[in-house]
Amino acid sequence: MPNSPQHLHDVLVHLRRIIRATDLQSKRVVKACGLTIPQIMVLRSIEALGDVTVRKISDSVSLSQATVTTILNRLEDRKYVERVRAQKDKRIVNARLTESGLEILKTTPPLLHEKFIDEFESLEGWEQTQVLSSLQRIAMMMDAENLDAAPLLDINSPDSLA
Amino acid sequence: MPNSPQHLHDVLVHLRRIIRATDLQSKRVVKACGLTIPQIMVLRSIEALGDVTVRKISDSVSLSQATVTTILNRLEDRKYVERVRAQKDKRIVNARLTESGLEILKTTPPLLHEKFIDEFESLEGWEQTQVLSSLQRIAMMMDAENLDAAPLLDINSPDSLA
DNA sequence: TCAAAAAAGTTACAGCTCAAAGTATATAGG
DNA sequence: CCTATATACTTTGAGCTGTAACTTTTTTGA
Repeated sequence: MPNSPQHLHDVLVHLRRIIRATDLQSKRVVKACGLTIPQIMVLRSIEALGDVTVRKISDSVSLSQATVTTILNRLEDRKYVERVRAQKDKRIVNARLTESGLEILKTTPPLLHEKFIDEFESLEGWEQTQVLSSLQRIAMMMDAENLDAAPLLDINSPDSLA
Repeated sequence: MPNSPQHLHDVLVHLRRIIRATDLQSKRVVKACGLTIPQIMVLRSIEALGDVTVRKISDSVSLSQATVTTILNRLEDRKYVERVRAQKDKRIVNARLTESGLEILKTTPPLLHEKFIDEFESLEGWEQTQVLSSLQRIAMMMDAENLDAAPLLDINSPDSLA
């Protein structure tokens, strides 16, 4: 007999801790290289996908279009990114890395901290797999509500951010 | 041979999705009852702990003291919470639920959406346990960096939020 | 052809989040 | 007693985040 209410409560508690830890890691990364994790993810996404629309970045990093716009604003202010309007369809804006953008990207540390990486790598293969699949399961269950509204995402879209 | 780099990347991707889903759920909850998830967590924490200091709330909900202060500001503006300065030690501020605070708390929906709850409860007991322990593992590994700096937290502090 | 609908982005707004600096109070050591 | 340190909290400043409303451009259908 699973004690679901208690387990659900615990799920929430752990999720909150994870979210907080992610945030703290982002502050640490800022100190190291001057960029936040979301900024780095956007830059990497542009690097991986080449000249790319805001929509595609937004899908690839799992952030709303509006959020990506504000992140791009900051990156453009700092000259790490250029926006180029497409000739063909003038609604479309393509983001492109500048030289400095490419440079700064080389200085960025791993997005998960060293201790995490060490610990994770010290796990047995099957343990890594188990942790990963649990995480995936949670992610899918949490996304359920949203996927309904927007059913058919492009499953083949490249996912090569972090 | 575990493929750690790939696994690490996947961990990050899933974490981002989870964080986003949490955010979206918070917006959904706002529409339902006018309070965000962090606000509800703070209210519940006060309900559970009685008159309670900002520091204790902050520990119990895994948010910084500064964040709790801003959340309390909003809750106080809306008369859900009162701040009472301690007689003995005037540095200390105790938060207390008002009548309306207690009322509104009764109207708050579950903090994880229905589909999540259904799906989670439909898992076998051992699966729930596995998911939970993976989550706990991730949370602990991600926290490692922070626990170092502030080693001795009060392990016995009540955890009865969400 | 041309108005209506759709699509891509941006803006406005409100809340969350933290570190660091600031304020007020309490405690400890000389 | 009185200064130095520590504690409890608040303020400040900056970035992240999403929804809803908006602009511009394209597509669709009568």
